[in-house]
Amino acid sequence: MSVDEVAPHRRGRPPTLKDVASMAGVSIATASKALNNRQHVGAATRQRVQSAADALNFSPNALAQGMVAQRSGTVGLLTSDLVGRFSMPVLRGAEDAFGSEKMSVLLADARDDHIRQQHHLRALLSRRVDGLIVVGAQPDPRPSLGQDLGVPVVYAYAPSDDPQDMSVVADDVAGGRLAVDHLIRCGRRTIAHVTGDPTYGASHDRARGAVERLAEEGLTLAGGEVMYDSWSEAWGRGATRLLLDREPALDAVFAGSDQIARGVLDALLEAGKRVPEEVAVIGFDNWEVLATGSRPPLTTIDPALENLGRVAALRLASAIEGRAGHGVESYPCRLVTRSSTAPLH
Amino acid sequence: MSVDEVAPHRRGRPPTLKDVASMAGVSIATASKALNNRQHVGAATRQRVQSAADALNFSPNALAQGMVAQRSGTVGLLTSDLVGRFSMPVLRGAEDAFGSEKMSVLLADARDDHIRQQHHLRALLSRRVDGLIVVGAQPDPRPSLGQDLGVPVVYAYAPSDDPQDMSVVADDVAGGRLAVDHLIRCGRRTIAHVTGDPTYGASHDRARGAVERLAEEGLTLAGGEVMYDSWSEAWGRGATRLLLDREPALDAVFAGSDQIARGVLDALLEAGKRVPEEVAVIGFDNWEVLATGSRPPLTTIDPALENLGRVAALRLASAIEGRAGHGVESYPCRLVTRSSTAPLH
DNA sequence: CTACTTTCCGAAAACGTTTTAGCGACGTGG
DNA sequence: CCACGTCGCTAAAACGTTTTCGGAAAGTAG
Repeated sequence: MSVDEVAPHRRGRPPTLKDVASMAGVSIATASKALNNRQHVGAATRQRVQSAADALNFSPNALAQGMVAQRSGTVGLLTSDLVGRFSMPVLRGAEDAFGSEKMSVLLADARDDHIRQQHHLRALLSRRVDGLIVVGAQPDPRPSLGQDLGVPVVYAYAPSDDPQDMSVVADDVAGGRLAVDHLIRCGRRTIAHVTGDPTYGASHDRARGAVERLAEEGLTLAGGEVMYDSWSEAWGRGATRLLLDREPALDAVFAGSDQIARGVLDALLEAGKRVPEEVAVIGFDNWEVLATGSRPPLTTIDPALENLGRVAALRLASAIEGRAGHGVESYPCRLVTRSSTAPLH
Repeated sequence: MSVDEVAPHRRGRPPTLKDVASMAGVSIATASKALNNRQHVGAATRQRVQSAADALNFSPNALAQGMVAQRSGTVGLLTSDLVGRFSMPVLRGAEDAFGSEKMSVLLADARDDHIRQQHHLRALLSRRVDGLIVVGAQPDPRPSLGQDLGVPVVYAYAPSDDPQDMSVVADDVAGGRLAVDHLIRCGRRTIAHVTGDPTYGASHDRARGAVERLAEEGLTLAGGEVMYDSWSEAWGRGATRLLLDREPALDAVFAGSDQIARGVLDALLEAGKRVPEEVAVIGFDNWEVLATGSRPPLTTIDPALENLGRVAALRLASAIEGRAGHGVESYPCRLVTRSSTAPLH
């Protein structure tokens, strides 16, 4: 095994293709072809290059590859709330749809601050991301970033207000319908809906789905109307007390969020109602820490955010390949059954 | 205003320095110096280049800059749980300590899967990150990534098991001490500690801090011992029922997490105890959705994770500049006072 | 022996930037 | 008029890849 002992490589820096090539006694071009399984390389040579690369623990410089390929193998993830419950699952779904091998995720948290967003946007574009996923903190439409960014953009969870853009969101109407459908299947007939901030479009969508499904049974909302206020446990408690006054026959509550549902449960228990025997409760979001810790554990609607992230990544990948889409795509929610609902004896 | 109308630039691609230069009628080198505020450029020329760059909306290709500077301006964030409550604040703190202008964050979620971690590690190194922040899902020590990665590494929240590495963590002992100190200042003397999984080092650290502070007052734990089990609301409820049997005089509970604290509150209320008048409750984590929604809102110990992220970023920046550190640095927790504790009338 | 493939390999250009070295022009002091 | 700086600018190298093109060597057919 005679080796020429060419200068191994500069101290402190990772080995380059040149190092591999000279160790294997071939040109850089040949080394490149060998490692990328291109043809026009002899089997023996290929093997020698491989060994050299392994010995040096060579890993190609993605920046250099990006230069010549004119794509960085990177997507930007622009989010409005990093601590929020909603961006994380999306992010996670996106991250593994891309498979980590070909694509990495560059994260930027804009915190709902417009100028910070512009800042981050410039930084991401400067890094020549191949595409952008924008995930909002609220399910409501948000201003478009515009079409002239030079890279494709997909909006997740919060759609863009420009129909020209591509957005993927959870189907809130179907989610509301699904919740009430489940309660009806449990034999409930006196169903109230306690939900959050009336300025959220999602509140109304969920309520609409709920009311539609009720109507199909010839029913209307217990309490007479949707109870809007805020996304808090406190409101869940307060609304429930009101309801118990107005509707002594109440046998189910659809809560617009798991937080509200927790409040509803609390107030029901306090009033001596048994859940789910007397009153069934269903939440929305499937926020694990809330839904599994409650007494009893909470049946809830899961907006399948991770799936949303996956789809967003897929759509973005397509757009990067040139097959751009547009419009808002809605994806179904999923019923997660725990113990706060059950058939009426 | 005579312009030469040189070929504007290749369609579809972002403008390059060459485009700016030819628009301003200077060489690439001059354009570079002008935009980077280097000397050896005339004032008028500099102005012309600036205008051209603005007109073209030029932003320098960070990949190319990275090639020549031998640093990518990117750090890798390797986390074990992306949905988890703990990595997010750290991430956020890190993200803004870096100022987004000079440094971007490349995200990788390993999900506690060793081979996935190796995968992501290779991807990050291939992208030539300038450094790595590793944030764990649990506060306990984790295996070191090793010293020979070629880039500096800082471990946050979960320290490395190799003292040669640099780790920044929350001071759990001081946190436990702080919790009990607050209860004592509220005049409580019969204080129990309900906490989670006994296999977590953090459980024991918090308990140790608590017991130490009690000892300074000549007190011991109500119930006789630390009550370990799991990080769940259900355990909080169960433990509280046990406690009320054993210690009718109980006037305070230090819960090892906010989830447990929620369970404690529930059980106390159910037993007819008034909080905080009869029994004070303090949690740990300051997990907003749990702590603010409870009845009453929960006083708790905030491990200041965002600060941890900031410090981690700072330490990493130092290490990148060549001033590497090592060892485990602990940072204090913060008391967040809400309504579940109050002075004994 | 010539002409022609086929097979394997290397030289060189290209990607977009920063930096080094050098080159004219111009002014200044002798 | 000459030596010498200084100033403003440009040419070219370098960073680490991939790819194109051409060339050498060897084999095959005439």
